Order: sequence, then structure tokens, then C-alpha cells
Amino acid sequence: MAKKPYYITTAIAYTSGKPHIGNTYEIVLADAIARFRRMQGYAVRFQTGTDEHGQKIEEKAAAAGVTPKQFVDGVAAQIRGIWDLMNVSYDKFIRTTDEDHERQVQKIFRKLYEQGDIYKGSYEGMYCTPCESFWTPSQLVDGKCPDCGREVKPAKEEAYFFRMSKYADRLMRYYDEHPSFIAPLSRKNEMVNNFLKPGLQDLCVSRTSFTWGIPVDFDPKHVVYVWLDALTNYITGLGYDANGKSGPLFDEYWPADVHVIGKDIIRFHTIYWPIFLMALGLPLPKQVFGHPWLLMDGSKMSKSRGNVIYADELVKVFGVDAVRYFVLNDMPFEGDGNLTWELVNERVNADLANTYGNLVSRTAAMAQKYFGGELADKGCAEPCDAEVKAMAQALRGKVAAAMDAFKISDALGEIFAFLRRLNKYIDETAPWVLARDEGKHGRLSTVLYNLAEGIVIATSLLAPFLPETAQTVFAHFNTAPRGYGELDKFGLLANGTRVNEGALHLFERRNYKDVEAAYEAMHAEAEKAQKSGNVPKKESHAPAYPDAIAIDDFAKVKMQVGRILACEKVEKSDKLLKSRVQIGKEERTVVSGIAKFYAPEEMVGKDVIVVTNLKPAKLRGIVSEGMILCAEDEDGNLCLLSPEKPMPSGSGIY
RNA sequence: CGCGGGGUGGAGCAGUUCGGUAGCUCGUCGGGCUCAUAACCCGAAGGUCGCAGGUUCGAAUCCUGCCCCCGCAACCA
Repeated sequence: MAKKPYYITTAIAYTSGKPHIGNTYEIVLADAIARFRRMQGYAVRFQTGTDEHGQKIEEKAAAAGVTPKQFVDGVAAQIRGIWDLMNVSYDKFIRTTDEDHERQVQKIFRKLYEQGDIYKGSYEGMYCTPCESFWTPSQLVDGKCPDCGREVKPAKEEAYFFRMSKYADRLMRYYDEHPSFIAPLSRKNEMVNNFLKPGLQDLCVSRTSFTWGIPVDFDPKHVVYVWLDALTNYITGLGYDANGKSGPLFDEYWPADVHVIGKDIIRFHTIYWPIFLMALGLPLPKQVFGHPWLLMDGSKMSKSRGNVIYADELVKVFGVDAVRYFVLNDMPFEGDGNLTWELVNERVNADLANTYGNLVSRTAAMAQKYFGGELADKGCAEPCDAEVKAMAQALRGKVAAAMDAFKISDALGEIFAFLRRLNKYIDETAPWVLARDEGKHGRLSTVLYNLAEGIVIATSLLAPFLPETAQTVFAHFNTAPRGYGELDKFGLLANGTRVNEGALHLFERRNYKDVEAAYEAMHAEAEKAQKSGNVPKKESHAPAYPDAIAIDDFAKVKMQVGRILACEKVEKSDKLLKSRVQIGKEERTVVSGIAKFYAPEEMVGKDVIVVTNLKPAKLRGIVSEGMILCAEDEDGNLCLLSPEKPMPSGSGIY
């Protein structure tokens, strides 16, 4: 019988920089599922890759002084390197700059255009000529460009649009007929309530404001805009051909069994992507799994916060399988997961070193010590064995059920409950007591055999999650992974199997202090490298001050020292504070978006810098007559600016 | 009344669909064992299940109102 195909994909990673452990999680997750399905006998095809077009990349490349292609080649190689480091068993690594992908995207675009799903329209909005940017009225700042503050004028830009609304009803019906299409289920309501019910907007699918993209072949001043380019990778990677001559892989593997993606792009995968497919007359993917995020100590990872952790750093300290285990085990199904060095350390110690590693180690050591490494079931069973055997035989079913529901953590939990049971079994049978009595060596042999057999079964089921470790265990016990079809049986380990000599430590226990020292050393090294100039400065290629202004431009801005007389929160707003500010002899009302960082009462009496010749604007219905200056970091954390020594209110700033 | 998710012993979570003894891992304390990676096994302490009402013989679970946290959306002059 031919193997059943199983097609699984991850989102393709955007090549704007090195992916952190949160990004890496998704790939490990998909890998664990892919490996598990392979073990179950599916003909798995696992595709991942990189999304390499767009304005942001064009800009980053320019800043680095290289061509966009050179830039993405570098980042794509880095990403692939991390996937490889994590032992990800992808079958295809697609890049949106691959020639065949680009050609197909052009064909798809043309086909959709010719059948009327894509139409040429115009993108209307307010245009800022120097910035070459369009803004919607709500984005404008005081009627001006939010980027540069200059005048904007109404303008139209030619663009292609996709008729989304045409397919909305069909999509709703698909949702209803395929209740498992979106996992977790709660995401479905989100999509329906937020996007489908209010009515789908047509989607802009081309841009003329940048060139790093796939050109529309019949209208080359346009490039295909992100989602149509990125999403189609799932079919172009299988050799889809829009003109009907798709390759054999496509026939075999489409529709995909599951798209594994982050919860932030569920909308694109459960609305736009299915609609594109409908328009192309193709079947829809069976399932979209939107996994939660991995947070760093409770908050999003970001460079300025200094809390970014990369997979390779963790791997250096803990090893590949430990990192895989942590992200797979500690990620809940719905809510976001949390990662800290300390949590990883605890998890590795408790589960991998203590429960699993130590079990394997003590079993191997006893087999060595009592029987020179030879394992044999001498048939001396006792009643207490039954429970362990039953649990071993039931394990496969439990793990598979959890995997079917994408509850990876539950699957691992089942296996570890069994491993704990084996540790208990050692206590119950007390092999060291049996060893002292010549007459009980038969029983002793059976006990050790049962332990080894249990380890083989558990390790076989763990292999998709901890591939390297599993190999080590099988090598040490001189046996092969148990086939999935036989994992519900107990006692298949051949009598006479020999355990290798020597201590086996699958995972090292570590003190948190050592872990802390290790990563601090790593960070210190990285900083040193940067200071000594080993890392080339990105700015070196860019023009010195591309956005330079003349001194008289600067002089146009009038800034003065002001004293906060009174301050209160603006109602119905999370961010706004309304302050009464004294500037010289004058008093003004200024509204500022700093409520998250300053309480109204602590504002009072502070001296701040105020821009006083800004055109007044209404915020939440309150007229603001100036702007209080703040410093802002990458995360949007704010800090008021004040004169370093007391200065009279109204003093000018130059 | 913008949309959604969440609030369960010190920490992290399960349980909520279809009400019926509040469960798991870690940590703490006590005990046991010595094959093993200061490991493993047993036991104990520790919870008004965010708050207040309601339905019910009975509510973490159902209903109503409120509070707090986290995303997203909107105002961050």
C-alpha cells in the first residue's frame, strides 16, 4: 500500500534579520509534527523557507551598502543555518527569490487578472511627495505627513486590487463545513467577527513605491505585493503551474494537511490565502494551526530591551535537544509561552537530566554491573510488572491522540509520566536487593529487561522531539528504534541485547549560576567584538546624513522651557495626559501621549521642554497647544526632557 | 458600551464543552533508598479557583454585574 502523503509547511521567515528563539520555535514545532507523522508512516513533505521581498529589505540593503539580493542571500543562509542547527528535517527550503517561484507568481497574477479577480484601480489617499508615501486621513498628523511633517496633497496611485468580497460567502461556508480548519478554534471567531462580518475590503496586491519585488509582467512598474508573493510559496514549492501543467509533487501533496503559522498571521492564512486558492480553482488546505508566541520573561523580545535570545546561544549552553524540548514542552496550546534562562535550566534539569537521563543512566549501569551489559527476560514476571507493561502499551495511543490535536506539551507529558513510572518501578523492585541473593538473579534480569524495554519504547516515541538523544540511546543499547506499528507491544527487545560500557549522561545538570555565567560571558564576548570593530558598522556605507536639514529649518521650531502647573488623565484614553503648562507669562494646555509612563500627579511641578509654535491640534476633543518633548527608545518607552539646571519658565532652546 | 485572550496553593499550568471529592510539574518541609547525574521513591504543608450577586440539593465550571492583566484597534502635536 502506498504511503499516505502529508504536507506540512511553516510560514516563510522574513529575511530582515537573524531570527530569535521565538521565531525558531515555529520551525521546531513543525519539525516535531513532521517527524512524528513520518514515524507513523506518512510520506511527509515538510516545507519551510524565506520571504525575501519588500520595501524594508530594500532599505536595509541600501543601509548596508549591498544589493537587495546580496542582502537576502546572507540572511537566508543565516536562517537556514539556524534551522539546520536545530536539526530541522525540512524537505524543501523555498526562497521567494527562487526563479521558478517568481515566474509562477507572475503567471498567477496574470491569470487572476485575466479572469477579473484582480483589477486595476487606484490607491487614494494623501500623498507626501518628498517621502513618496501614501497616508490615509487617519494616519495624518495634524493634516500633515506623519513622517516628515510636511504638507500632503490628495493623490491617487495606480494599483492592482484583488476582489476579496466576491468570495466571502464561500469562505464562510467553508468554515462552517470544516470546523477543524482553524486551530485553535477560538481564532475562528476572531476572524469571523473582526473581518468577515464587517465585510472584506479588496486587497491591494501591487506596489509602485519600491522595486524589490516580483514585477508584474504585463505592467512592469508594479511589483507584486507581499501576500500574493509569500503565500503562494506553498504551491509553487510543489511545482504548481498556473497554466495547468503542475508537477507530480503538486498532485500528490496539495492540498496541504497543515500550515503551521504564528497567531499574528492567521488572518492572512485563513482569509486571503483560501480566497486566492478559490480564485485559482484549487482545493483549500485542510488545516491552519496558529500557534501562540514565546515570550521572554513575560514580554515580547526586543533588542532595545536587551532580552532577545537566539537559538544558537541556548544551544551552546544546553544542547540542541534540550532547547527543542523546552520550546515544545513549555508552549501552551492557546496562551503565550514564556522563556527565561532560568526556566530552561529548571526544565532541562528536572525532566531531561533527572527523570529521563538519570533513568537511562542507572538502568544501563545496573545492566553493566550485574550482567556485564546483557539484557534478557528470564520470564520471572511478578504482579507489579503488569502496571508498567500496560502503561507502556497504552503510551503510543495517548501520544498520538495528543499530537493529532497539536497538543505537543501533552504528548511529551504522557511520555514523561511513563518515564517517572519506570523510576518508581526501580524503587519497587529494588534491583540492588535482588542482586545480593543468588536465587533472585532471574528476577533481576527480568526487571532490567523490562526497564530497558520501557526505555526503548519511550525513546522511540521521543525521537521526533529529541532526535539526537534518541540516536544516542539506541546506540548505547545496541538496538534500533521501535517501529510505530509495534509500539503498542511490550517485550520485543531481543534477549541477549548488550548495553555498552561506560557512563551515559544524556543531559548534564547545571546550576543556574553556571548558566548565568555562561550567557553573560557570551554577551560580553559579543560586545567586545563590536567595540573592537570586528563587526563592520552598517552605517559606514550610507551617506553621512541623508536627512540633513539647514540651520534655518531648525530655527523654525520654537522650543521653550515650561513648568507643569496641573495635569490630569484624558478620559477614555490609555495614553493621553492633559497638562496645564506655564511658559513665561503664558499658560497653555498640552496633551501628550505619556500616560503609560507618568502619573498625572508626578508631572506637576516638573520643568519640561515644549515646542510652542506647533499648530494646535485636537486630541480626543481637547485642543493641544504644543508638544512636550520626550526621548523614546525602540520599544516606545518614554522619558521627559528637562533642563539640566533650573531655568526660568519661558527660556528659549537653541 | 471597539475586538479578543487571560485571572486556579510560592512559580508555571490542566480542569470550564456535558455542574457532583480541586489535579499536574517545579519549589518548600519530613521520611526512605543507594543502582544512578546532590539523583530516585514515599509522605506532608500550602488554594475564599479575580470580586459581588444569582440559578441549583450542589458552581472553578451555568447566568448577571464589576475589577485587574496581556495582545490588537483608536487618540500618542
